[in-house]
Parts: sequence; structure tokens; C-alpha cells
Amino acid sequence: MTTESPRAVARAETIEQIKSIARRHLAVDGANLSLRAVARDLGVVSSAVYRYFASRDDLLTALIIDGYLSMAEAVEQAEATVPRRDVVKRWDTVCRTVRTWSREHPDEFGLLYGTPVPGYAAPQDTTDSAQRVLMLALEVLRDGVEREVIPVPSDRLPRSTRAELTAILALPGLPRLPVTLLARAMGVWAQLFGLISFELFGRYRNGIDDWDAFFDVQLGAMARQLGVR
Amino acid sequence: MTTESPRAVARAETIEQIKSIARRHLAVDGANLSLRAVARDLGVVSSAVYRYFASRDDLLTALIIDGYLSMAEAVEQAEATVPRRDVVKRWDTVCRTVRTWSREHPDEFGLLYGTPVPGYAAPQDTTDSAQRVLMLALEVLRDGVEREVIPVPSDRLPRSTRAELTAILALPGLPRLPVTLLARAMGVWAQLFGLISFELFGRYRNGIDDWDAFFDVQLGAMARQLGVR
DNA sequence: TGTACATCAGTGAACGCGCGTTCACTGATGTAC
DNA sequence: TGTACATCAGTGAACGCGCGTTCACTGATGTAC
Repeated sequence: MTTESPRAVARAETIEQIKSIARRHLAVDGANLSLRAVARDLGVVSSAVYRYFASRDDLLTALIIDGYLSMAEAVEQAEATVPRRDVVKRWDTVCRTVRTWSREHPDEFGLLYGTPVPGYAAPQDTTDSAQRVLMLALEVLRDGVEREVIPVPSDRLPRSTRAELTAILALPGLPRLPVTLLARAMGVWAQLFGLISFELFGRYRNGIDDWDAFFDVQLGAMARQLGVR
Repeated sequence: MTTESPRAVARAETIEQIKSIARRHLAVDGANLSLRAVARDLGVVSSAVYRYFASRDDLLTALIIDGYLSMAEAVEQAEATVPRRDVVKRWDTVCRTVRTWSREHPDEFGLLYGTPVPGYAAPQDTTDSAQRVLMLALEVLRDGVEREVIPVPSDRLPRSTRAELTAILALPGLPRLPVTLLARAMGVWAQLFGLISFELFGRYRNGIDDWDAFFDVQLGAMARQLGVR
């Protein structure tokens, strides 16, 4: 565990600064992020940024990965504080924390879950870290089945869907979950993100003010869908 | 009903051409649409476009309004062919057609339901036409209640949510719907659009191939949530 | 501990590009008498 | 039916701007001996 050299420390700090400025710019430019603007805010000539990121797309990639990780960490931490046996609350916490994080980072949410950035192809790294939150959610559901808090749904599934979901569940690292429950979970997960988009992007505007209460209601609906309790 | 002058006809045609070219550009540039590129494709000098749209934002607004109307018309037409009494199928048709339209117009879907365009403030016209599809969906649900195909849910709602939803239902032109059902409908509606985003934007990639079958499954889940049948 | 060299952060100029928007103009098409 | 004028579509040049990226450079900081 060698102490990092001052230069390495400074470098890491600068990288963080660049990313943090870039994140702020997301609010204004969306995914249409300008390296020059970032350099300006950093108080540095635009070409200097290239010492830290090889291109604009590289910076964008870093922001995306950071975003997924940041959300995942927030959710994992929150979920970890709930007693293992209280599966219902663990599920609840996962969903609530996803929403809270998204409200606190609306521009990153847009980057991660909104319209894909035109002309930007997500490298593998991003898609990997993208799955972490969902993984955790599925683990909670598996625990729910094991502890018999969540019943195994007896839904009929088309052959193709059943096969595809079974293949997904066979991937390394995935919790063992009944296919039928996975099918439901994917719908509920889409609902969660749909609700958050609607809230953050202003569909349902002129209508809902108390989003917290509204979200509570919808959480209930989601739990009902999973047969929780 | 005066016949339109040749000039007016030509003008209308050009406007349509511009919009259609612009729509094609959405796929490449996203909301970051270039007037000059559109002019180029139209085979015209860039300033000529200003005879038809006062600014880039105006063109964008036109595209957005057209998008909402196009989706609404597709859904309304499809729904109109289903016998009135078959409420379940009418609901089904509404959801399916929303998805079909979205798959056929993924870039417009992104424009309408994805990350908001940075720096673009939607004028009132857009938000009005945005609500048309949802209105139709709610009308179908109301018919479902009237024909007793859909039970009135007895969910408890927080005071604020109940009040807000009641206020929404009091707006002119809104179908009379039980608040509790509206609450559920809004969750399901978010789920519908969440699922479509996931499908079009490639979350759940590396997993689902047969999206039609998967969507069928989710449609079932949504109907269950509304208590249909 | 001191020196010689290598590494690295940041500079500033430049390349080549595309953008939205304005403006005075030309010439064709429409309208009024 | 013919003429005089008004309307309109499209031109081409220009303004002022910002962008991503490259490149040779300077000077400070680190490393090896």
C-alpha cells in the first residue's frame, strides 16, 4: 500500500474537478457537453483537459459510469442498514433510494435513463455498472421468496419469454429467482423508472405537487404487483 | 370552402417537407437539430428555411406538437375500430398502439418522452396536445367502470394525493373517474412508458429479443393492476 | 546530498468546421383595376 | 384581357460565435545515480 505520490494525488483531484464541473454542465447542455466550457470553468486552456481525458466521449463515458456507480452505492448503502429479515422494507428502501438519488441528480438521471446520447456508443464498462442496482433489487426479491414474504407467481409466460428470462437468470452473479417473479419484477422496475421520469421530466405537470405522497401510493401499487406481504 | 391558392398549397407542402427532413435528422442529432442541415437536405440555402419557421425552436415545437398529434391519432383510430362494449380490448388496443407507434417513431418518442431538450421551454400548445392520448386512455377506463368491467379500487390515498387527483378530475374535458382508479392508472401509464423507454433505449439489452411476447406479459400485469376483467 | 535527466501539466496558437440568424437582393407568382 | 403593383420564395454574403482536437513549447516536479 504505497502512499500515492503528490502528483498522482493532484491528478486524481483534477480529474474529479473536471468531472464535477462537467456534471454541473449537464444541467445546461444536456448530453451535448462542451469540453471547452468545462476547461473554462476549471480556469484552464481547453487543450489541457486532454491530459486527463482523451476525448469528449471519454469524459462522457466517465460521467455515465460514475453516475451508475453513484446511484448503486447510494442504494446499496441505504439497503444495508435495514435488517436482513425485513425484506419488505428492504425492497421499499431500494425503490425509495433510487428515487431520492434521481431527484438529487436529475441531470445525471437524464444522462443515464433518458434519450440515448446521439452518436455515443456506450462501452461495455458502462453497461456493466448499469446493472448493479437492478441486481440488488433482484437479490432482495430472492430473499423475499426464500423467506416466503413474496409468493412465487404462477403466471403463464410465452415460451420465448420464459426461455429468455431463464437464460438471464443463468448468467453468473444473478440471484436464483423464479422466472415468473423476474417477469413481474422487470415490469415493476420499468414502472419505477417511468414514474421517476414523469416526475423529473415534468409529465403529469399541472397536477401533482406532493410527489412524495404520490410516490408512496405508487410504491404500494408496485408492492401489490409483486405480491409482497 | 375556398380552394387553396397554388402558392398556399406549395407552402404547406414545403413546410411538410421541412418537418419530415427534420424528423429524419432527429435520429442522428437528437434534439440537437441543425437548421442548416435541414436546409441542405431540402436543397435550399439555409436562410430560406426562415420563410417557414421563425427559429430553430419553432421548428422543434412544430415537431413536438406533430409528434403528440401523430401518436394520438394513431391511438384514436385504432381504438375507434374496437366495439364500444369491449372495454378490455379497447384498453389493450390503446396500450399496444402507443407501443407500436413508438417503435415506428423511436426518435420522435425520444423527443417527446425522453430527456427534455436543454434550453427548450415547451409552449402551452405542446403540453395540450401531449395530454390527448392519456385522455383517451382515461375515457376507456371510465367506460370500464360504467360497464362494471373495472372495479372501483378501494385504496387508501394520502389526503394531498386525493385532493390533487380530485382537482385534476374536475378539469374541463376530463372523464369522471374514481380517484382511486386514476391513481392506479397514472402508475400503469408510467409503467407503459417506462417499458417502452427500456425497449427503445436499450435498457434490458442482452436479454430480451422477443419484445412482442415480453410486452404481452407486461400488458397482462398492467391489466391486473387495474383490476380489469 | 547533489546533479542530470525524464516525466508531466499546462500554454497558446492554429486548423477546419458548423452553427443560428440577419439583411438587402432578385425574380417569379399572384391580385386589383 | 392586359397592365401595374404587391406579395412572396429563395439567394448569397456576412456576422459573430463556439466547437473538438492537434501540436510544438515551457517550466515545474519527480527519479535515478
